[in-house]
Amino acid sequence: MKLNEPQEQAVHTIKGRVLVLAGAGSGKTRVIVHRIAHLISRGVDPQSILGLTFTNKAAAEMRHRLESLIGANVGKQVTLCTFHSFCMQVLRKEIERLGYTNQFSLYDERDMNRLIQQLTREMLGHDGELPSLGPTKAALTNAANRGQTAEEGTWHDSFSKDLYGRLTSSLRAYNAVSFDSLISLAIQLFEEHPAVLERFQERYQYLMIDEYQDTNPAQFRLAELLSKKYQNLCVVGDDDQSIYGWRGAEVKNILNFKADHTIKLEQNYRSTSIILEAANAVIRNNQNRYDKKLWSANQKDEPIEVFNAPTDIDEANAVINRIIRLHDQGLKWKDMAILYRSNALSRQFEVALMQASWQKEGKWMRGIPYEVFGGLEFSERSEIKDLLAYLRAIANPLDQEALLRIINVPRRGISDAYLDQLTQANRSSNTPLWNVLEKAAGEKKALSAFVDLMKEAALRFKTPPLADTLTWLIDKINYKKAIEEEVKSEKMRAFKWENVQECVNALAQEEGGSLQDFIANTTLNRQTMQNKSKKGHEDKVHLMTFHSAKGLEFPACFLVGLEDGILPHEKSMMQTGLEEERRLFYVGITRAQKHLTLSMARTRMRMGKTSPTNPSRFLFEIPKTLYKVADHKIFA
DNA sequence: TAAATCCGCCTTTTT
DNA sequence: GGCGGATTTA
Repeated sequence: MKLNEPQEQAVHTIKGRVLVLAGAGSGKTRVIVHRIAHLISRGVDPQSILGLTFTNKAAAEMRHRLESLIGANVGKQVTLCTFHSFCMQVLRKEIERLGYTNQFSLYDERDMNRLIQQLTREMLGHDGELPSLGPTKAALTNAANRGQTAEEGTWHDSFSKDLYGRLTSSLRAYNAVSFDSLISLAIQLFEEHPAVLERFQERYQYLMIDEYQDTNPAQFRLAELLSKKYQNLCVVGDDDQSIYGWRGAEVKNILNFKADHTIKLEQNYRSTSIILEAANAVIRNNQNRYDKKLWSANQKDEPIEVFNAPTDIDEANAVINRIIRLHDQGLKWKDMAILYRSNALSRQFEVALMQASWQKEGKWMRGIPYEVFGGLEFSERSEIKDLLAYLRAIANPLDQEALLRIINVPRRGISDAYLDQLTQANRSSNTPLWNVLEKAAGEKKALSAFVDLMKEAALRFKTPPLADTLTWLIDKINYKKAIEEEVKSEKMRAFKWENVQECVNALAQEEGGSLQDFIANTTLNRQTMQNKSKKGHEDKVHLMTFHSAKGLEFPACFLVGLEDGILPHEKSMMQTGLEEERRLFYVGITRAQKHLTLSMARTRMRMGKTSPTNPSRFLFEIPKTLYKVADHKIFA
């Protein structure tokens, strides 16, 4: 299909600061991909193009589309990644200038929470009641997102300020970096070392940013720094799809963008006009937005289907029945997606998908292939966390969080009391825990064995293949036996051991990469571990949150759990407010190309209890002429 | 020292 | 209804 006029313009405007206001389904990704291809065709070195996205999924999708347009060989040379993984790459090479070693660890939210808790306890004394850390954590993230020091930040209480200071210095002591500081450290690096910045400016002369409405102050600054020399910065976004306010995103970044060229993409190619009308009707209720006229030349086609099932289980079954029917009608599994507000909602649908029976060429089949995106599952499993903690502690002995996790796992007779003694020593003398351990190794056999083990492992991991060394390590620590002793049920044991094997496999896939790369990648991208052993675009039903669905499209979408309290989420009201929740619904609706089904349940299990629900208030914003209310059991 | 039990918090969304 | 952490019990 030919590009339309404004799309063409966006593709061909390759110099200067370009703002592309791209409504949902207006071919934004297509424009970006074609623009990259065009740059290359005009003689730009593919290696000097940098495309930044927010989610791994969006980056992968863009890469996929780019490579099918211009071929994998050239496509691979373009840097397409998330802000975080870009900063990771930068810091991996240059962080020594900031006083870290390039073996630094990346702390995920869990690590940070534990660290925050530990520091809080230290500050308040052991007997003190822990305060609610919610608002404090928000303030910490906020400061980190602005790249502020404890002094620069704006704090509501001295506790937060003090904690922030301690947190920063602990991270430094542990040679660790948080997700937030990944970006602010890159900025710090560039600001303090102009020569380094210039190298990157020379390397990446053409910068493109997807979903620009979701940039936070740090990401904004990073983009400005990188593009400062050549001023080739193309940002693409849509204020109606700003859904990361809770992470510090500021829509004003896109609204106030100083552009040499502004291009508006307002023709929607994705959805039927019914779906688009519904989306427009919903988003019109937001006050804070630029009014725009998103239109479609597509035909009306079928109305939106809405149903309200008695229970959440009925809802799931009803959705799966419709999925089977669409499959019978010729849709592929991968053409269909189930979208929800929060990850916890995926459960029922997974169960229903696994239990579903359907016919393939007259034969009965059980279970529909599906893939859940996001969610914590795999990397949150204790056995995976253990192994990763080993790898982290081996790669970076200063990583105290990791060290503490595994020092007595599997049990090797290093008691909590003894450990407490050691950490006291490490705090009072300001020596890294690892050094304290080394010094104390003589006192206790178990400890010296552990120290020796870690040293030997560090040595062995210096030479590939890494997976073999991991196998050695697992054997050496008797992890299999530990699982057998620890876990009661046979099934669970097998499952855990399988996960361990999968971890080894994932490491084996990391050919050529270092141990650090592997650890960083698994932390940066929750999916890698599971995905690498599987293939990318398989024929599977997609399950994901509204947030991860952004930037994607499916012929058939099922928006589920549309109940007040879930969407809008009850906890959103205080923070980001109703409008962001509405935008989230808007994003969900506009993912659908042809079939859109909205569903809810009259009662839902919530934390073990069944309680009644009300339909989402947003549903009433859709004109009645656009949808049909169906019985959950009866097909329309 | 380790197993057993209890308690509280949790579930918003992503990197 | 599950998990991590703390407290109690063997």
